[in-house]
Amino acid sequence: MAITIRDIAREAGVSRTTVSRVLNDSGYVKEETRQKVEEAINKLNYSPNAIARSLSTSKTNTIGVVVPEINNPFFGEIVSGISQEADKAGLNIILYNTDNKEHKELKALQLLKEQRIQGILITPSYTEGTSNQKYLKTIDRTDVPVVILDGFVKYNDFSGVFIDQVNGGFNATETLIKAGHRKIAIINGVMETRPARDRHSGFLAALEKYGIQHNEDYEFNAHYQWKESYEITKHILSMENPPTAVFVTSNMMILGCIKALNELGKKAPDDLAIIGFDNVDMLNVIGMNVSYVYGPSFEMGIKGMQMLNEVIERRKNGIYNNLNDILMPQLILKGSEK
Amino acid sequence: MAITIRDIAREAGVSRTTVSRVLNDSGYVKEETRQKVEEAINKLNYSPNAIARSLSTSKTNTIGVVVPEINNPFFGEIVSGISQEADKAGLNIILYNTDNKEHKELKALQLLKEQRIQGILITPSYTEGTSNQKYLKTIDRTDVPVVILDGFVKYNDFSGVFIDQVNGGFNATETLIKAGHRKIAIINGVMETRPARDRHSGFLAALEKYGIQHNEDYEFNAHYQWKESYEITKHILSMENPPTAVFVTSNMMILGCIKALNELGKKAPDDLAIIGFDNVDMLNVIGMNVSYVYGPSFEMGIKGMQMLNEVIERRKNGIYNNLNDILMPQLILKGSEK
DNA sequence: TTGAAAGCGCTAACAT
DNA sequence: ATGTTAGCGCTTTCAA
Repeated sequence: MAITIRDIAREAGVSRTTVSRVLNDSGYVKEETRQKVEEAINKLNYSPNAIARSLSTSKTNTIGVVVPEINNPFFGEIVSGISQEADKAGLNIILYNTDNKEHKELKALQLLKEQRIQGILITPSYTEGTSNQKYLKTIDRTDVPVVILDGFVKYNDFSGVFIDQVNGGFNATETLIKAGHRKIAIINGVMETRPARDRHSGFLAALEKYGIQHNEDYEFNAHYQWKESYEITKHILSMENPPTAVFVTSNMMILGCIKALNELGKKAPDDLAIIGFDNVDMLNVIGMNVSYVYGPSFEMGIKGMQMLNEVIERRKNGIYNNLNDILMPQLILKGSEK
Repeated sequence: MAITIRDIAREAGVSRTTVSRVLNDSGYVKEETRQKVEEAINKLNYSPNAIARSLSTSKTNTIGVVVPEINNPFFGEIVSGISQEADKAGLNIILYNTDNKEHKELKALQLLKEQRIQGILITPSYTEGTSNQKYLKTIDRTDVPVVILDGFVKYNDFSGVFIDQVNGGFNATETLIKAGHRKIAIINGVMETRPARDRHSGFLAALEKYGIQHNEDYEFNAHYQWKESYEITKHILSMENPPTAVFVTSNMMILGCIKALNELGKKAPDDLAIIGFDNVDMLNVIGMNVSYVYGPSFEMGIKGMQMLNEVIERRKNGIYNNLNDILMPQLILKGSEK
């Protein structure tokens, strides 16, 4: 690629300015001249240099996207949503996958800053410490706008799209209660993470609303691994005074729960009613009929990209307020909650 | 961001060249001067402009990645592998998600060309016509090297990493045969796609090797939907002379197959032995124990990125041969194939 | 309706 | 060991 606007100008017998004009549909240019230029462009198979254009205009038409695990469909959906909207807005995406590593996230932010992108959409890794968050805040203040997309931690003091985990926990639990259950267990993630705490709050709130005393023996925590909840479920089924229903707060843990039921020849909801969190649609396809609440990830990507555009627009007008959008998880009922 | 190399130069009392030198660790620079410059950089919180650098050096340190559906974990794994290697090589990724739309793919390629990226990694959409392929070839020849990562169609005349679908089909089938089956059905994708044909070839080759006559009644095709294979499986189970085993060539279709078995109160492998294609590990977690062969997508991403680097290197030396790597699918046996 | 010229921020000979 | 100068390819006043 050595062909530049100069070559086109020469070929068409006009100035570089004129070529630039037809390239960008800006300013006046005689139809005849335009034709000549376009011919030259086709003849020489010219494609404008976006880098040079960016340098000249100080606009990259590019945004940065940072996610912890692109191979996890949850984030895949998010990126898919972002991509769809970015397309419409004529924006390119520079993607960084951080593997949940804090140092990779930091590196990504630094590189993004150097690329002079127009904005950043980030789903912070749940392992992230406060230092990255501070750096992110600096970037947001002094360089480019940041929008948080957050399945995990709710960031204050940033623009962002979040999922109402409390609401999810509440609805899941209320569903079990309305189905007649009063002895309800929860298999939750580790309480160090915000969503685990939030879902737990929702769980408690539902119990309270219906005047149900929470039984501490019915409360379990695990690290989102199926094996843990597999053991927990086996334990539950062997309790003297077992719960009749359980709220399982992640897709992998639902699997372990079902494995345990299967192995013991038990069935949901008869032996134990179940409601999960996250998308476990695969199970429903094969007829397992597991109910769940899930956070709309694709929608989060879409909303996030739209929000970023809005933030960019507002800043042009000197408005620096943060925008926030909270999405409600959706309840998908298949029968296992009865 | 208005701070440039100029400001640093002024602040440190040196020339821009010197600043550039410390920035890039190139050329000689007295320790004392370096200190001064670095202080200025920190003081002014300067971050170099990658765009300007790219324009000056004609190197973007960026590659383009084009996939059909980033929300599908198969492609997520690929991108994850690419990302890991790109990181090591200090390359950024511009990502385009084409939604399996031909026009989006074309657009992506054009934009990528304008971005002056160093190379392209693409998993062509299976809906793609020949026109995009031609354009891709042009790009590969005249602009930037292209490496194909291919779950679907094998492109000739390009560098690429492919999965040996024939081998996958053969091994799956041979496994069933070795387990004692002679009446073997296949639920395959549509034969218009290359992988369906390839898997079919492997299937036939295995039958032939063991002297088994292929029964045309045992051959089925569908559009990779679970519902279709659900119906097909029900049909199979009601045949007068039913097969004792079935090779199901995609993850979604395996689900339909199992749903049918479940509903009819049948079990694999006793009522019907099964072997699948693609990763269906979720089923195994809940104790369904479904065997399958699958193409190593993460590895494909890694190998692809490495290959692209190699191609780039070779071209610098005027070598334009295509590189090829064919990955063998892996056999995961869980019991359903017996 | 068109062109000349300056400049975006950086790097890379070439001097010194 | 450091600085001067000339670009990289494009856009954008300003003039004509």
